[in-house]
Amino acid sequence: MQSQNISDIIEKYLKSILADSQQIEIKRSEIAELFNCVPSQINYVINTRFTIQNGYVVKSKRGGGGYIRIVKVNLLDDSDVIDDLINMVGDEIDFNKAFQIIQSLYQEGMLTRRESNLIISSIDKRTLAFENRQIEKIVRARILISILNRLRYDD
Amino acid sequence: MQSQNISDIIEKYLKSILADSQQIEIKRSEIAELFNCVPSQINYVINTRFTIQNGYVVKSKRGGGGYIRIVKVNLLDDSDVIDDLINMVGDEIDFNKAFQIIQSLYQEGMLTRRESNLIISSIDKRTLAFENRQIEKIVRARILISILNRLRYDD
DNA sequence: ATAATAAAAGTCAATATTAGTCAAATTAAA
DNA sequence: TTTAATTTGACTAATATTGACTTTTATTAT
Repeated sequence: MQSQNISDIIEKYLKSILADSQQIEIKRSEIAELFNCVPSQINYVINTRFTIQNGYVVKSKRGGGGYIRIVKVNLLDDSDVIDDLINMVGDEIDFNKAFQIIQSLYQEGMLTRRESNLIISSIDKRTLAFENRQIEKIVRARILISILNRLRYDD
Repeated sequence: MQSQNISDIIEKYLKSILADSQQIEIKRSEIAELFNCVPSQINYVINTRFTIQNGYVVKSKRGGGGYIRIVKVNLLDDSDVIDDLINMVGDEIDFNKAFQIIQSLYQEGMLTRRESNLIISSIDKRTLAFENRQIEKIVRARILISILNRLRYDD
């Protein structure tokens, strides 16, 4: 039914392992072989699904005995998370990245599920679809930053 | 013996599946082929018959393994109140009016204080300050409507 | 030690695979 | 007859897949 594509399947596989352990270390070629795809597909999966916005840090090494290590990080370990998140947002941001940030805030318990959903609909592509494509991203960034700043106060 | 047109037939087909399950995930091209119509007809059916007012939320993804997912949601009792509020908002709205709407939602118990504050900061004048004063109001209206629509259902 | 070779992972652009938009043409309803 | 709804298809956008080429690191040979 869902996740027909290999990228989603690989993502799930990696995340299922990360559900148990804090980090995972893979050999790119082995995973590629396991899922019968080209090695660079693993990079694609990592670049689109294991970003820092999503709460993952990736480190790798080439050459003999090379590896890719994916580490789950806790954004709240840092005292000034909000500053970091605001920097991540920058002047403009696409929906996927923004979504990941909200998701992370939810997972960290800084937003309720309902709050997250409301925010997501306010920055949704359909909500912010304008003639000018760039305005969409700029507005989204503004909204997100404004909400992040709001989270500094009451709680 | 009504529902002669394809759109109605496709609508019925999808809804018959949704009678059993809470959601359905389709491949646009497959359904189009099944009913011998162009793919964009599926969009037409969805846009005219699977709206949030009717209790459906639609999510889709393009690219390999793409899909269209239609989810049946439980409309809350306040759903028709929301219709009125959306009409009030219209195509554009200034901050004061928007504020009043949020305030009344809070007073009605449809928003928590924190949710209200988050929404207010996202539609604040400073957040939406653009060169063009009218754009500000248009964007605010879009955000507000999107949030109102989200309030139609839970979870 | 140094150079050559092997063994990884990274990059990037071309291509493939979906779905979305929009407006013109057609058909049905009022 | 006017208006609204539907049908159609050309064009656009998003996402995924693939592979040739590059870079980094380790190992082996000289």
